Amino acid sequence: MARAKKLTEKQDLILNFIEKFSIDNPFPPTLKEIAEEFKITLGTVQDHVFAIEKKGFIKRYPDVARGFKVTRPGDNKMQDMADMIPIYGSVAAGDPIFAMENIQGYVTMEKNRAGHKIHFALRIKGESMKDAGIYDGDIVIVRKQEDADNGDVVIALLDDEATCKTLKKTKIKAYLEAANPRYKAIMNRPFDIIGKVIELRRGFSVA
Amino acid sequence: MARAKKLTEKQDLILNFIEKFSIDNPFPPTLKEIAEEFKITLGTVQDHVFAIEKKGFIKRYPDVARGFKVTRPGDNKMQDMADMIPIYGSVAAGDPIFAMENIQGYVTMEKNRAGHKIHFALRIKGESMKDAGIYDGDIVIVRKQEDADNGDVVIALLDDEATCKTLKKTKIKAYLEAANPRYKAIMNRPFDIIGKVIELRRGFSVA
DNA sequence: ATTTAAGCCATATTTGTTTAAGGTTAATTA
DNA sequence: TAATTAACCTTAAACAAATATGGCTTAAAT
Repeated sequence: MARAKKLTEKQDLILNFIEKFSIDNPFPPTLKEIAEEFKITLGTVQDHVFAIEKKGFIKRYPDVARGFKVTRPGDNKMQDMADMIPIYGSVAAGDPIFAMENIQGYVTMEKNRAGHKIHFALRIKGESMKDAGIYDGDIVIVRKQEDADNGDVVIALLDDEATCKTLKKTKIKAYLEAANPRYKAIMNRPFDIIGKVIELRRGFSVA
Repeated sequence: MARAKKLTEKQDLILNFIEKFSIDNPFPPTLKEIAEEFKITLGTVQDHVFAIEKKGFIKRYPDVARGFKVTRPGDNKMQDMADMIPIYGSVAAGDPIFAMENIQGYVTMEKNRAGHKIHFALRIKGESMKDAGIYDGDIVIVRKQEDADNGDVVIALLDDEATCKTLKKTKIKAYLEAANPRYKAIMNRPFDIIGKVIELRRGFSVA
C-alpha cells in the first residue's frame, strides 16, 4: 500500500516485521528479536528503529519492553481490527430484510472502514449485475446509507424487495440500472436506497 | 469434561485489567504494572497470574516480557473467529512472492475455514480471468496447496511469476487456461501450483 | 483437626531488554 | 571536497521484568 516512500527498503522490511510479529503474537517484538530475524546486531536495530520512529511510522515507549506501536493500518490488535457482520439472504417481496431469521451467517471485515454497525452483507440472487462482475450467489458488503452517487452500485428496496443495481442520476431523475442487457432499467417505479455496495466477495467451492 | 474452572472475584478483576490494558496499549501489562494497579506486591501478582493460567484464562510465555495472551474461554467469540492474512502484490518474474516487502496490507477472514497460516491473499493484475468474473485489482484468497482438481482456479508459478488461471486436467496432461479468449492456454510450459483460490474480494471505491 | 486454597508480604536472583557511546564503510548530496 | 546519511559493528552499563523462595493469615473443605 504505497507506504509513503519515506522509508528506505530496509526500514520498510523492519517495519513489516514488527507489524507481522504483532499480529502473530499478542505483543510486539523486542529489539533483540528484530536483530535475530535480520541477522544484524542490536546497535543496528537501534539505528533503524530510531529512523523509522523519526519518520513517524512507529511510536516508541521509552524504557518499556516491547514498547512499540505501529501507527498505520495493519496495526497491532487483530481483535480491534475485525468485525463480524451478518449476511442476509435475498428476500422475497414483503419480507423484512433485517430480520434475524434471514441471517445466513457472518463474514469478517476490517473495522474502522467506518464506524459501527453500519455494514451488512447480502447474498445476491440472479444475473442482473453479471456484466459488472457480480454473479448469482456472490456476497456483497453494504454500507447503510439512504442516498448514493451516480454510478454507485447500491442495494435498493423496490416493492419491498431488496435488489442490487447501479444507481443512475440525471438532472431530472434518479433510476436503477441492471448491468445485464437482458434486464431493462427501472425508470418509473419508486424505490428506496438502503445502502451502497463497498465490497464483493465470492466463495469458490472448497474441496 | 474439564469445564473451565471459575475465576475468583479477584482473579477476574485482574484478568479484566490485563484485557483492558492490552486494548488500551499495543502490548500487555507487566506483572509490576498489575501490582501497581491493585496496590499489591509482585509476589501476590505471581500467585494470581499463576492461578488464572492454571484455570486456562491466559497463556503465559516464560521469560518473556509482557508475555501474556488472554484466552478467555467462552467470551470473546467474535475475536477468536477472525484471522488476519497478508495480501501479497502481483510479482514480477523472479521476485519471491512471499517476501515481506511484498505485503500490501491485511484482510480478515473467518478462522477455522482451515487450520493455520495456510491462507494468503493476492492482488490480481491483468485481465486474463475476466470471463470468470475476476478483474484487475481484485483480491483473491488462496489456500496453499501443491495440487488441485480439474477446473479449480489456482495460483501457479510460471517462469517464476505468480499467475491466476484455471487448472485443466486431462488423462494425458495438466495445463493452465485463462478465462479470456484473448489469452491462449498454456500448454507446454512447466508450472507449479502454489494454491487454490477459495474466495474473491473486490473493493468498490468508497466515497 | 488437619488440609487446602486464596490472598497477601518481602527479598534476592536471574534473565530480558533497552540505552549509551564509541566506531567503520560506502553511497549520496551540497 | 566536505558533509551527510544509511547500514553496519562492538562493548558496557543501566534498567525492566520474570522467576525463585519462603513465610504469614484467614476461611472453607475433608
